[in-house]
Order: sequence, then C-alpha cells, then structure tokens
Amino acid sequence: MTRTLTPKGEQTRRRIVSGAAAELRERGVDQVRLEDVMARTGTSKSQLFHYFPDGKEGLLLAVVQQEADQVLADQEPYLSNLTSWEVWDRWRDLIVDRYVAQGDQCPLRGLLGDTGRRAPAARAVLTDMMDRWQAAVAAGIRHMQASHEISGNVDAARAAGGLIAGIQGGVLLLGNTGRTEYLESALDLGIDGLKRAT
Amino acid sequence: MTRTLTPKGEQTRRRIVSGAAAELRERGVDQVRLEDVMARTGTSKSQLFHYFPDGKEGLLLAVVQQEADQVLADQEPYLSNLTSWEVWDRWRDLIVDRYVAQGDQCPLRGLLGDTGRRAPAARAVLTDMMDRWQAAVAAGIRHMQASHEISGNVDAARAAGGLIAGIQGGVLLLGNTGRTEYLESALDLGIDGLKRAT
DNA sequence: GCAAAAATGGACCCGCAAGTCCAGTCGATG
DNA sequence: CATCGACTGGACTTGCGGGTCCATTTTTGC
Repeated sequence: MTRTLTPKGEQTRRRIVSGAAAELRERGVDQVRLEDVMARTGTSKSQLFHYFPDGKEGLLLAVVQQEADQVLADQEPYLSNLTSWEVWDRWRDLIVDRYVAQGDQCPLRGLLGDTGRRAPAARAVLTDMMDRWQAAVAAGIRHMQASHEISGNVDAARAAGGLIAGIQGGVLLLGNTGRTEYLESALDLGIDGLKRAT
Repeated sequence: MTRTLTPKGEQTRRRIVSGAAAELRERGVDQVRLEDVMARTGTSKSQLFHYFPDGKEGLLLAVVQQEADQVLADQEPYLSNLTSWEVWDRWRDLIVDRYVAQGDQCPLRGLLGDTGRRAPAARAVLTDMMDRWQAAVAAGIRHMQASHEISGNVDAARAAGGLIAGIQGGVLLLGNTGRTEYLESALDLGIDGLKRAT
C-alpha cells in the first residue's frame, strides 16, 4: 500500500488525515472541499494527491477508518466489560455524555445517509464497525445471561442489534432536533427491557 | 404563495413535484440534478424556475413537505389507534414491511444526514413530522396506561421518543447493511419493554 | 557529495450543474 | 379578436471544485 514513505512524508500524511477529520466534523462529508483541508493542514493540492492518489475518496476512506475505530475505543473500558448492571449503566451514561458533547459533529453520520451510496468502500468500513459493536454488546448480554441476570430466552445478537439501532437513531435525532431525550430514552427502553426480560 | 396558477400550470407543477420525489428516492438528495427532474417530467429549466423561483431548494422543500405527510399516512390506520396490543403488533409489522419493501429508497433519509445542515427549512419540516409521530405514539401509550396494560410509571412521551429513535436507527441501518434485524429488533425490544414495564 | 527518489508549490484545465435571459406560444377574458 | 399575462423552449453565463502537470526543493542511500 504505502510504497516508500520517509519519516517526513509519514508525518505530513498524518497531518492531512487528522486535519481532514476535523474538517469533516465541522462541515460534513459533502461539504468538505479539498481546499479546506489544504488550508487547515498547510498543504498544497499536489501533496494531497501525492499521498492519496485516489483523491477525495481515498482521503475520505483513510479518515473513516480512523474515526470508526475511535467510536468503539471511546466506549471503553465499559463496552468490553458489560458484566454487571453497574457497568451497563455507566456505559449508557458514557454514550449519552459523549454524543451530547459532540453535538452534531459526528464525522460518520454523513456516510450513513445517502452520501454513502457513492462511497461503497467507506460504507463497508462502517458496516464492519457496526458488526464489531454489535458483537461486543451481544457478548455483554450473553455474560449477563450466564449469571442469570438476563433471561436465556433473549436472542443476544438480535437484542444487541436493536439496542444499537436505538443508539443510531437517537444520535441522528439528537443532531437534527438538538434534543437528547431520544437517545437517552432509546437506551433506557432497551436496557430496562433486558433487565425485565422473561 | 401561489399567485396565479391556471389549471394547466397547477398540473405541471404537480408533475414536477412528484417527478422530483421519484428522482429523489432513486438517486438521493445530493445526487439529484435539475436536469434529471427535467428529463423525467418533460419540462424545461425555465419551467422549473417559473414554478420554483428559489430553485432547487424550493423544489426540495415542496417534495419534503409532501413526503413527510406520506410517512405518517402510511402508518394508518394503526398509528392513530394504538389501543390494544393487537394493533401495536400490526403497526410494528406494517412498519417493518413498508421499509423492507422500500429498501434504501427513503426520500427523507438524506435530509436527516448532514445534507440537512444546508436546508434548514426542510429540516424544520422533518422535526415537525417527528413531533407529530412522537405525539401519536405517546397517545397510544397513554391509552394503554388508561386500561392498565402499561404501567403508569412509564413516561409516555419519553418512551415514544425512544421507540421512534429505534425505528429511525433501524431504517438507517437497513439502508446501509441491508439487514432487517436492526429494525425488527428495535421495535420488538421497545414494544416488549412496554408490555413488561413495571 | 552525488544521483535517484520523494516531497512540495502552484498554475492550469475541465466538466458539471445551478441559475439567467429572452424570445416566442398559448389561453383566458373583455 | 385583441391583449395581457401565464406558460414554455433552449441557449448562454458563471462559479465552483476536483484533478492534472511540471518545475523546484529536499531527503535518502550509496
């Protein structure tokens, strides 16, 4: 992939990616111009195309890859240790806090809209992230089932999917309406439902 | 608003709006070109600007207004009569069927993404729709509470918001991954939770 | 220290799509 | 049947923004 990159080149490349990520957060996917990235990172157009021969799409992909990992990492250490209701509640609060603080600055949201139809590669990265996310939550549910705190009748993977859908929708509506209740309530409804599952 | 429109003009205007709506479904908000609408509706650019002096944005707004109402209308007669668990279940199935059939052709999804940041008017129409949607679901919850089939402890408006968030997220993920489980499970998790609420 | 390759600057090209303009036609109304 | 305003056609303008090119400077490896 990267054929020959000197230390200096690698540094510049990183600067471009993180600058593009910031620009993406502020302006949204289909509003970012290469010129914006250039201005913010102090680079020229030829540098952009030097490091990302596929142009905007390639740059976008690099950013998405980085940000997708970040989304999951931001949920630690709770996400990987959903082994008691206390942790579940902390996880819930962490998500709410994170997205409320972030507001409508989600760098990935644009890709989930129909902008992503044009960027299949970026979309694939996101689907992969969703899978990992769902798997982590499902593992938590199974753990709670092992300790008989969630009914064994619950389909862990499916319930995890429902919970994640609620989070996605909640974040989406948070960005559009500015109201946090959607996200909060979706999480509460889902988690409370699991607690009381028969 | 409409100053003088002869019957013929009104017909043309309608043809443009519905053609634009179809184009919107197929290509997505930020991919629709005026030229596409012209081709589909057999109109010229001057006609577009004759009926929509504000250009693309105005046209878009007209379409969104129409489609937003449609979203709610499509959920009838159940949405307005969530007075028994049987109706709730039918409503649930209707939503799943509708969006599965629709696939990723949701004309509004694009607006909910960050494309909507540029179109505040269109976004306002959507927020209004969400409010009406939430109010209808909340009314259903309150009705079930009156007949003691949902606990009085449940905050109806809040729970309705959570449910809608789940639907939104489910539809979003359906469009991206092609999997229906997110939407189905979000609805099940939410409705089952209401059934068992203490 | 010297080729070769990588890194950089910036001018240029090009296509696309929104929006403008004006000339011309149709249709309602007196 | 005359006239005015709504309606239509289509050429033209304009600006934006992604992508290309080449000359120049800097770094690397021998």
